[in-house]
This record gives sequence, structure tokens and C-alpha cells, in this order.
Amino acid sequence: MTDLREQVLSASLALIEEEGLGALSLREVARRAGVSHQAPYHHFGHKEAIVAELVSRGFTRLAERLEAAERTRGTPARRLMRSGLAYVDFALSEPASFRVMFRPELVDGARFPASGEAGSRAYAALVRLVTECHGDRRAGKPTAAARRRLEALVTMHWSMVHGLATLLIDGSLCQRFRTARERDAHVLRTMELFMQSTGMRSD
Amino acid sequence: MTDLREQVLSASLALIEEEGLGALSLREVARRAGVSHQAPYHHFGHKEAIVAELVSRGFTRLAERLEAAERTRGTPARRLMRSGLAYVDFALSEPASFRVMFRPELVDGARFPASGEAGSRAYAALVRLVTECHGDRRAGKPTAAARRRLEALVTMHWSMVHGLATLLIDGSLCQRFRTARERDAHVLRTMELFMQSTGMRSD
DNA sequence: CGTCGGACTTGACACTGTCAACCACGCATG
DNA sequence: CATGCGTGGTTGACAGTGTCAAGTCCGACG
Repeated sequence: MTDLREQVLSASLALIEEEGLGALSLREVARRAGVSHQAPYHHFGHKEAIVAELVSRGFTRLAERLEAAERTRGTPARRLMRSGLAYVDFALSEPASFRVMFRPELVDGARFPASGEAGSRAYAALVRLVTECHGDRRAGKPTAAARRRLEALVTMHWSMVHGLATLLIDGSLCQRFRTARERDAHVLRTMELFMQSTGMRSD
Repeated sequence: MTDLREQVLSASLALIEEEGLGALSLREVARRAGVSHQAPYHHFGHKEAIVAELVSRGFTRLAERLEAAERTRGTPARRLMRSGLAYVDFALSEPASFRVMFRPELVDGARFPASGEAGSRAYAALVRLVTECHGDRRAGKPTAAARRRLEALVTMHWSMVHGLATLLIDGSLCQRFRTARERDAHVLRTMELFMQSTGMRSD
């Protein structure tokens, strides 16, 4: 009864979650919403527009989580650690969103700039945290080498966290744990090891 | 001409490379091979079987690259570094294979065990290298804590390398570089930073 | 020679995304 | 009040897809 637009979005997400991205079908979504097969089409124009909206909203929620971690108390390293865990946790709690967010071939970035902007917002939060953690060692103007080092640090941190997330939901890592507890403990150990390897004590 | 089976596989890979995974169509593949729409079906049974074969072959090639890095000269850290670079390089040189390899929803692992086995072979190479790098510090029987630490190290290394690869081919990292040289230099700096952060000098 | 099996074709089915036309109704304007 | 119109919805059609079923061709082998 509520807004059909919202119903379509949540049904799409549920469908992807249940049967994979390939099974996302406008007609099935319409069927679940108890409506004719063209009703969703009237709200979105193309299938791509639905996915674009999911991507945009997904990145926005991820950005909110990262920004929340940024605002917590504690040392920069602690907050960076929390943001990394938030990233992984997001992927585990919303795998359908996460998967769709990192399939750029699904939505044409030029036609749906909102998706890209939401992504940039999440990326910016990550950059700020890494910079705060590492950039303040030597004050003053950063040399080109220092800037490159910072870029490498950002990429390293993002890659590690993103790789962990994708391997947990799509890769074979997901099968190595019997329980969610076991998995979370392993994630925590890995993240702690990473933080402490890169010279930050987060405990 | 040559074996139709091979033609189907390479046409499929080319199609995915050109227009994305969603555009993979048995009929289009058949068209490109100049053959009726059921000819590929005769060789593979389902579309899934084609993808499963691509996954299996992809993992095999990846494993070969990692094993080649393992066999090179130099310190364990140097070889681990080479293996990481090989992982990223594989993703960049065969993006279609790489993408398909890490979409477990596409092939049912139980029905196509060969794919899983090829994946395990690649994983094993990674585990050996990380173990060699980190496991030999204290000789003797590993305690449970040491074993867990090693597991975390493997996950950390794998996540970092895998995340870097996926962000380069699917994420927004790919757009931040104008040339392949620039990109490769950044990858190299990031990997070096990672190796040296985790206590290994690879140079 | 016969037949038998593998490689391939043709034809059909249900399903998909999308286009087009049509319908009902609330609402502002003549 | 009547009229027009945009909004949210419908039904029907089309091409394209994966897949099933049956038919065709041809070379190997008894």
C-alpha cells in the first residue's frame, strides 16, 4: 500500500539477496508487489534506474556508517579500526547492496551521477581517517613523495578492507567458518593484525 | 574450423570482456561462432557449465602464475611480493576471467567441483608463501595462538591483494589513473608499502 | 550394407525488458 | 460546471533469451 516506488526498491533488494543478481526481474518484482508488470517501469524508466537507485542508497548508507565511526571517541587509529570494521560489517549485513555497488558495468556512471557522488562521499570519509592517522607525523607542507605515500596508504587500507569484505561475502572465505561468531573473531584478529602491522595500536 | 568447444569458450570470454557479464548469451556466442543457437548447448548442457569451465580454467591460470612466482629466486618476502603483483596483474590482464571467478552465485560449487579445486590450488600457493615468510620465526610446534596468527596473516595478505585487484578492475580506483604506467607505479608503491609495513623488506 | 551414435539444426515454449496504446481519476483552469 | 491534462496504472504486443524435443546429416564400425 505504501509508495510503490519504495516497494519496488525493497523487493528488488530482497530478490537479489535471495536468488542473486541475475535473478533480478522487473516482472517478478511487480508480481511480488501485486501489481502489473509495467507499474515499476512507470516509476523507473529502465531496469538500470532501479539498480542505480540501489547503488546510490547503498553508498549513502555506507558513507553514514563510516562517518559515524569517524565521530566516535578515541585515537585516530581506534576510529580507523572502527571504520574498517564498519565497512566489513556493512558488506555482511547488506550483501545485496554491497555487491550491486561494486559492479560499475550495471549502471552508466554518466547517466546516473548520483551513484558516483554517494560513492565519493564514502571514499572521502576513508581518506580523512587514513590521513588523520598517518599524515600528522611530520607537520608542514607535504612533499610529492609524502603525498604519494599517503595515496598508497589510502589504497592499501581501502584494498585490505574491501578485499576482506568481498572475500567474506563472495569469495571462498565465507565457507571457512561454521558460525558467525567464529567468522567475526577472525575478522577482528585480521583487522587488529593489520592495524598493528601498519604501525597503529588500536587497543 | 577448430574445436567448437574451444571456440565457444573464447567467444564467451570475449563477450564478457566487451559487454559485461550480463550480456553473455548462448545465442550470441553461437552467432559469433557461425553456428546454430543450439550447437553450444550440445557441448555444455547449460549456460552454467560454460561459466563453470571459465572459472575452473581461470583459477588454474592464476594458480600457475602464483606457483611461478613461488619458484623464482630471492627471499621469501621477495617471492611473496612477486606473487601479489602476479595476482593483481592477472586481474588486470584477464578481467573477464577474474570477475567470473569470484561470483560464486553463478556456478553451483557442488555440481562443478573442478572449479572449487582449481581455486583451492591457487589459495594453497598463497598460504605456502605467507607461511614461509612469517611462520619460520619461531621453530617448533605452533601453538593455537600462533596458528591463528598465521591464519590472520594469510587472510590479511589475500584480502589486501584481492581488494586491490577488484578495486582496480571494478571499483572506482580504475578511474584515478590516466595511463597504465601511472596505475602500475601506484600499485607497486602500495604493494611495497604493504610488504614493508608487515615487516618484510622486499627490495 | 545397415545401423548407430555423435555433431548439429530446426522448431517450439515460457520467460524477460521494453514500447505503445489505453483507462481512471484528481485537480486546476476556461 | 465542464474541460482538459497529468499521474499512476492497465493490457497487449515485440524481439530476444535459455532450454526442451525432435529431426537431420555423416562417418565409423559390425
